Amino acid sequence: MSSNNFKQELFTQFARVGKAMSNGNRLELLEFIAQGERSVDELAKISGLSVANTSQHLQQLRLAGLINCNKRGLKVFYHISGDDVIDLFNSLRNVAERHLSDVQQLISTYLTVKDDLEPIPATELLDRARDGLVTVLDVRPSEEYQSGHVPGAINIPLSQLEKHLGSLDKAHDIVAYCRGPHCVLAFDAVEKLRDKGFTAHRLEDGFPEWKSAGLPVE
Amino acid sequence: MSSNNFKQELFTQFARVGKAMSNGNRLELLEFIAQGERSVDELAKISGLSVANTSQHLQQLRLAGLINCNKRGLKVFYHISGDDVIDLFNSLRNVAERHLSDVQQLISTYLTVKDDLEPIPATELLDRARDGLVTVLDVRPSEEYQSGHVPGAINIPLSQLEKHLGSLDKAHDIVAYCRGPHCVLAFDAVEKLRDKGFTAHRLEDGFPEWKSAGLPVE
DNA sequence: CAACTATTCAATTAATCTATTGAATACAAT
DNA sequence: ATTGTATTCAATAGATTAATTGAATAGTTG
Repeated sequence: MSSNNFKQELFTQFARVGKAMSNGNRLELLEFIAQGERSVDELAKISGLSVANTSQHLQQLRLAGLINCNKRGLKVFYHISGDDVIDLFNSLRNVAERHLSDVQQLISTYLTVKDDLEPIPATELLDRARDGLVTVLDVRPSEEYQSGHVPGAINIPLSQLEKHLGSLDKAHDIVAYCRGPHCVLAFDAVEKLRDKGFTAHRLEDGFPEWKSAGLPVE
Repeated sequence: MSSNNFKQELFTQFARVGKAMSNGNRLELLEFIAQGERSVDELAKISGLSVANTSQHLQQLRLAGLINCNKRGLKVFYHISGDDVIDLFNSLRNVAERHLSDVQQLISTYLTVKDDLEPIPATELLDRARDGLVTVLDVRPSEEYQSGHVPGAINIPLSQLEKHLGSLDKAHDIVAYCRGPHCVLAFDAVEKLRDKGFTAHRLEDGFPEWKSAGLPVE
């Protein structure tokens, strides 16, 4: 029966996408790329893989339709091939968090210590920001900030937070955000700010989620 | 830096889910299970795999948190471990359909040939059914029919269609539906019915779409 | 208790995947 | 044209995966 054949072919194709997401390094690369366009050497540096190895993983992601590239000057830049890929990634993470006990354990041992740092939802943030009550703080590296950020947010990468503490107003609440729910940058920032006497909160989710929720972007 | 370690650990765990979905047979099994609880031998039969092989694939899906099982009597029944898994599956299919040219080609070559079997939209069907002009035919297996179907539809699984041809009225148009846009059951049914001289159409989309569109269900 | 059934486990082989290495390409800068 | 840089390609070895086979297990039935 040829329809059976068709169905199997189809599933085999779907499996290509699964296979692309079956390796931790590739998922990490994908997450970096989801934050904005990245060149191969950047990705190699961030992920700690060799350039050749990074390149190969990128090919696989590309052949599975998850990312695309374009060359500008000497460098090849990779970007996510669509918002549906971000949805897929989030679904995957969601399933892993809910159903894999190892993940639950990992998160609870690493993050609960820090998670008294109550997050605040995005809608509330917009209200408070409009009223001039909060300082929105983007703690990601400045390249990421430049390729898109929450409106009105100021950028102080975590590594430079200490230096710039003076430029922050203690009268305002501070809301810090970074790359996503498991990015520890914002956790660390809020911890440090509170140590110094600021009123600081962590934004629930990070910039990719903000963007894909259709919220305004600068 | 230990947070890097944590992140890598986390991605490695996420990759387990991807790995579970990196094989066509497993995806097929997952889809069958998503339609309702299934025993191992049922799944082996439908998928055409050996029982031992099926069992092993099921273990992998289970260890990735996608399915769960419970034993009743002699048999072990597997079921989807949550709606989030269905979301994940749909995201995966969605990405594959949009970004893999092989999938687009497969769908267009296999389905367009048959797609002269013009589909009819749901709203029109309801009108025609109310006027008693059409026979609505559910060609899914009877368990699926029993757990919910289009109002007034009669159930003849595709495998038994030949036998029950006599019970169908040639004076009425027949509209067949199954599980969804890529389910070939309805295609095959319409093809067979037309061969036998019936006026048959395919319902655009399947029962899951019908239900989630908020249309009435019996 | 013995025979049977449905499922899982264990061992094997062939195929595939990952990371590493070093060379090849493509292009920009000089 | 030559040099230098960013990326990709190709070949390799070790690890992992899929399917097959046959045996083991758990539980039901007679």
